[in-house]
Amino acid sequence: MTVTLADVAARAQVSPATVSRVLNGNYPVAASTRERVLKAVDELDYVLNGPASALAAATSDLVGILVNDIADPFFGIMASAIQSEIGGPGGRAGGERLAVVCNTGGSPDRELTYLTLLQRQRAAAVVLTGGAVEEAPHAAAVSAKLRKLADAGTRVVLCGRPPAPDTGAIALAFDNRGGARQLTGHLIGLGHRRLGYIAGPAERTTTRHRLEGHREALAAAGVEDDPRRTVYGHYDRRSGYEATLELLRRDPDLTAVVAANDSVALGACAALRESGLRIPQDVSVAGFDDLPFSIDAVPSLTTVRLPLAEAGARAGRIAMGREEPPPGGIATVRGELMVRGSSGVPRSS
Amino acid sequence: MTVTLADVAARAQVSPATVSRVLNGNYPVAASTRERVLKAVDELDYVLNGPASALAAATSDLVGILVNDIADPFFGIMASAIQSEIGGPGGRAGGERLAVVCNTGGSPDRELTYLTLLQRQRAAAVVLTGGAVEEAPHAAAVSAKLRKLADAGTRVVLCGRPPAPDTGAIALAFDNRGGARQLTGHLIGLGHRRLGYIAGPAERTTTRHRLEGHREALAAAGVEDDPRRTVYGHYDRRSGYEATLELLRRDPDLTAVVAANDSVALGACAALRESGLRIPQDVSVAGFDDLPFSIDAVPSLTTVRLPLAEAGARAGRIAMGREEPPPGGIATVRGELMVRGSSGVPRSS
DNA sequence: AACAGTACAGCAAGCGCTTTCTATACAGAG
DNA sequence: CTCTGTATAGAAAGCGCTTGCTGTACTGTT
Repeated sequence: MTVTLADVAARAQVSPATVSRVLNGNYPVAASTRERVLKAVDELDYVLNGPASALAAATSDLVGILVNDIADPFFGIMASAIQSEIGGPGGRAGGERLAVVCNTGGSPDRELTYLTLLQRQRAAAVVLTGGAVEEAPHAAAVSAKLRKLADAGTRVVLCGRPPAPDTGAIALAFDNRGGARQLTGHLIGLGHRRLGYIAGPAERTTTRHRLEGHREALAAAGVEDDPRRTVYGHYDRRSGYEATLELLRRDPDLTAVVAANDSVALGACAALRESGLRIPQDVSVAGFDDLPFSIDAVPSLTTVRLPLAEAGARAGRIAMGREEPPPGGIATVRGELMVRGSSGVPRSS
Repeated sequence: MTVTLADVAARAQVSPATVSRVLNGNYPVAASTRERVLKAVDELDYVLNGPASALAAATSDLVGILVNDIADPFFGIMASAIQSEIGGPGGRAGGERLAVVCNTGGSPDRELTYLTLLQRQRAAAVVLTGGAVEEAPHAAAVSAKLRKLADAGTRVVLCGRPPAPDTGAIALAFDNRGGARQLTGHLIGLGHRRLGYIAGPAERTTTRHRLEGHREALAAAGVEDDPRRTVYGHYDRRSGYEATLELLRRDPDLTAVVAANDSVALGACAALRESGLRIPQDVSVAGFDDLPFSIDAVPSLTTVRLPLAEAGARAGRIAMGREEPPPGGIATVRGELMVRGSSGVPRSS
């Protein structure tokens, strides 16, 4: 039924070993022989059996990419960039590798399960994107898993995620804290003193770092940090909408809303508009990430641009061993403050 | 170094066969034995070798998902929905399968290459999303590939893509033509007679169908279809921006711009605004797809909502054999016209 | 008490490929 | 003309798992 290496060998009048060598191109084969083999491959429409190769060679051409939510462009952009570098068809590399994108939904359990599945597939590399969950038992379990993967020869890269010490994983961390500091600093510089903050889920590193940066900026300017001005939610539009309503309820005189990310900021904008508040005349809004749609918001969103595609591409290259890992295995990727129409001076109070 | 089935067997004092059976749970094993095996597995931290299983059992737990661009939410949403149904961790199904997401970038060559790669991995199923390329040689090559995959037992599902006759592939096609007809019909009903159309790449089925629907609506209303009012581009914001400028150049009195999709529409909005035109007072704008950000545009976008998540989920279930394929292997998924703020009556001319 | 039936467990033969080691052939060196 | 070196091809031993078939020990029947 299915044609195997042996069939090709028979047709080309050579041994299976030779066919294998022609296909893998890592052993001298006479040009005439190679041609004969290739012809047979073509005629029989032969397709290598991946699992068999992987078993025999003890390697696989699968690369795992873990994301929280592939429907979110934040992850989509990184995944796309990683993919383009791991040398799938059209990629730079010779070897063609397949990207296994795993949607963890932010659940630590699923993250772990996917890691095991990838380990089972003997993945060549694994890239973890997005913030980590900061619950001790899970962090430890993930670290142990990463360590094991690394020991088994799988290259592990963290993209936009803080370093995991002693795991052998390379980390490309986003400077969330610094970005947030700049962003809130910008608002304070404009004159804002009553800023609401919409944070992400409490247990995420990303959430904590951005919030810390925000608070650092407040502290640096001597602005009181009323805990009632911070609301936790999720990284989605809906959260932004609801949290903004809540913030407004708590303090109707808010002059600015700083959101955990751009989607949240968009939700905030919607809530403000529906409350009859103008942006930025009545309330300024700021996001984070600078996703493509942020510039199309009206007014366009002041935010912190994270070089998602660049970081993803770099992570991909490192995962493929095509780029030197940063010294110490850790690099910080900075964001850039993008001042746009959604932030302005506060209304005179 | 790496622990194998045999190691586990030795430690549990059973044969490798028994360990395999415990792990696969498809053969009666005494409870006490099972427990002993599981304990050994745990103690040795054993992880099954995927390629070896796949080879021996001649099946794999990989599912391929082909998308044009995973960074685009249009595909991200479908991919996410498919994924959630193919029974990865947390999914409904027992077997845990990995989704291989392949970014074709819209290139037929890469599509073909990826299909071969998936065939090589003996993927359990393959879901192709997005419009197909309509170039005869490629369409034939893809069809042949799909046929071969299906013959080899891989379930093939087309999601948001027209049927591929005689390939054994199940198709869930979007009613792009009907949606476009409704959309343009809505604009005509509002009184528009000078509508610009920004199409996608000419060779895509999606592009053609949407354009045909648009023209059908024009014809039905007896509105002249000036070919100069159609500009081709890509499915991205930038294309929308440039095409709109071009349309305006060709006919400054345009009262409406119909875009190939929402991203294009956003670009169109930006171009109109920069040209000093108000939406919808001066020019109405319409998109397609109803991606999440469309509602946050100002004014929010009139568009055709495509049930991306639902279609993806269904495709996923069919791919897993968990849902009956539609009769004839073909189903049409309709869109829903969403009338929002970006469309209004034309300025009196 | 002998027999069929049932429930487990093990043996061993692959699954289709890679790769080490070995064999052969010929070219040039001495 | 023999000897060594180089280039290329083949033989065969696995890689780690699954599964059909073959036991073996019971349980329950008549």
